[in-house]
Amino acid sequence: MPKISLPDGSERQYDATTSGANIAASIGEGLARAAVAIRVDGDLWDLNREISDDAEVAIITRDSEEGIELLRHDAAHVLAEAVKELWPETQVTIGPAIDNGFYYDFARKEPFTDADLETIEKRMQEIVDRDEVIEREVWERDKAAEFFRGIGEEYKAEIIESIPSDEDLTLYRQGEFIDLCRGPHLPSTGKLGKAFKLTHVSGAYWRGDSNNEMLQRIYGTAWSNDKALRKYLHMLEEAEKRDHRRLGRVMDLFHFQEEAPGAVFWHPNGWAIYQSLISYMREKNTEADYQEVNTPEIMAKALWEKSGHNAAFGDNMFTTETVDGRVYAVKPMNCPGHIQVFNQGIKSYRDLPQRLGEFGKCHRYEPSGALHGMMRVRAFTQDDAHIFCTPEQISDESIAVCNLILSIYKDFGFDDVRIKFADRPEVRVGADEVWDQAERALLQALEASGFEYTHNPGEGAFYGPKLEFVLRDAIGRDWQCGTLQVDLNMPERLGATYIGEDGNKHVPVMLHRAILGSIERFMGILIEHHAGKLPLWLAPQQVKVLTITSDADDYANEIVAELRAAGLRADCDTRNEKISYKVREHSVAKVPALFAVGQREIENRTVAVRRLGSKKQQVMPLEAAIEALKTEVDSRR
RNA sequence: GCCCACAUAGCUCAGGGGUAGAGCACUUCCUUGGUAAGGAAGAGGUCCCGAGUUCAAAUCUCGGUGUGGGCUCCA
Repeated sequence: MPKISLPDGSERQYDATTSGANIAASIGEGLARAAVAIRVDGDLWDLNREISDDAEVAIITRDSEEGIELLRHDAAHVLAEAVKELWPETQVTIGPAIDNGFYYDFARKEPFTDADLETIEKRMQEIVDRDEVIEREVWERDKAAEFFRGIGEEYKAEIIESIPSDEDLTLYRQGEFIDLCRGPHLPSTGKLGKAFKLTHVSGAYWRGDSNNEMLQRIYGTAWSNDKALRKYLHMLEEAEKRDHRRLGRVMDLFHFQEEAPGAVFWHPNGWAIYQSLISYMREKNTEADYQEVNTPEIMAKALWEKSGHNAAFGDNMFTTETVDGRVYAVKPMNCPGHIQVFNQGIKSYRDLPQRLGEFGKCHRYEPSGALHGMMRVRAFTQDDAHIFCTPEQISDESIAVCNLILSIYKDFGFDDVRIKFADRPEVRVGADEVWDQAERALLQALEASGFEYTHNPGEGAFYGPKLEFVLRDAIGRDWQCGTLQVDLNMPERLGATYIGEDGNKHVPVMLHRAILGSIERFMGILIEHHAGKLPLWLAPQQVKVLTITSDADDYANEIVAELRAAGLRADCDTRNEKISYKVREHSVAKVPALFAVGQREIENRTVAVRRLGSKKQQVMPLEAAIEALKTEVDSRR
């Protein structure tokens, strides 16, 4: 005779054992329809699982976050059932719900084709129409393992055998298909509905290990209703439109070509943005008391052996051998170079902290499959800096770096920034005591700063723990850009010392920091964040002066000269084309400000200003229009 | 690096064992037009590279390179 307490505080008494389905039905028909599972004393249960004791119960509906996750998980099972029906020799492995959808990994010799995806999707819909009952069964581990091995499901058997032998486990059966699963699941396949779509196939390593065999992963998206599905598909289309690789072409910013995979060919427009970013960062660095240096891109390999880079990731370094047999490496980082600068002359504790910054071009031989437009390249520019300081200065310097990073992100329109603390990785240099010390120092600084953070275990740099600054863009994607690392290893390896107050030599602490990370990547993020509509101060072409008739050519040239004198990047378009044609063309190219000039503007010495994204224009006196733009650029809005 | 797919005009793409196609862009001409595509004509290609099969390969096969979607990686 269970007494059921509901989230609204009400209680219901049931005569015999009951179930989530009963409870939902007793509350209302609509709820019964929308219910997909229940939460019983904190655990998720199937709707039809018997409740025999008093419990706190909450109904999970298909529109709730947990409900949708459940639908996605069920979609994965229906996908596996469909594949097994179509190609029984295929082995199933795992299939979880993920953001926006689900996937399932299969082991099968023949690759799945796009046509197969359509066939599978149709079969999935049939399975939904069949409305098969989904039943939960409790099995002993060994029996379950034996069962799956018996039906040729080696991968399933392997997963089950990795579960402790004294633990019972649950299997879920729907139609002819049975799968290992913790659950919960829908009561029947019909409840899934048809707001799902298979999207693509890809490879994935068994158990995520690149030493293992490659499985075939089928991805899909699933939602609680058709409207949500359509909305998501539309969002994907929109995201594609803001792809920096497409916009890079439309805006004529850069290109890549086969001869230089992962290296950018900058066009004048793209280089203008690059230069704007550099000069902005230069200004910020100067304000924060950094000094700019520049160090060689190619240095003897021996130096990289000494620094530990060669051992830790020599595979990712470009090397070169000269005719006289000397081996050099192209720098993958700037730190060893900065230590060489620090090492010149004798440093006193009075010289610390010394903050050396460099816009250093680094090369890393990234795996070919990792390259992705400007987001992941082999040749990139870091806005790098190294702070040489005493142990006592770590905290203040770290806090200053955090504040600097956050203020800069704000200037670029990124307000949603997360900080992660990443500690020692498996492959590393230096003694554990040194790591203890470095991790403690960084964590203390982080605590002192008062910023919220999360822990990212084992993700530190090979020479020290780090803070990762992750920003969220306009369409909700996260990008790790900035980093702050405490390094108690490399200065010693490369012989950096200073004379302390006690007259003895000491090894300085080195803080590594980058704010934008890589200029290339940051620009890619900016382009996608703004969908190409960069703020005026970053736009490569800030103003286009468009003539309406050729009578206005002289006036247009005069305006361009004045705009340029005011420090704005401006050009004119005096082509023999209609004004609407010119407006369209420059709007497509994302020029933020268009000045149209014709007879009326000549007579009144005005311009008709049209801003990107607006359909209206405003006629203004020329000088006022220039002044307004100048103010906007200066304020970096 | 691994799995799958793709590579044809500047761009987006269609086609396909036997003279290479469209739209946009480009050039020239007409048009001087008031805010997202005015009209006409023209030019433009080693169909990614290499080998093989074939009387004949852009097309089929194999190898390579690059790109895309993922996986692994991202110090």
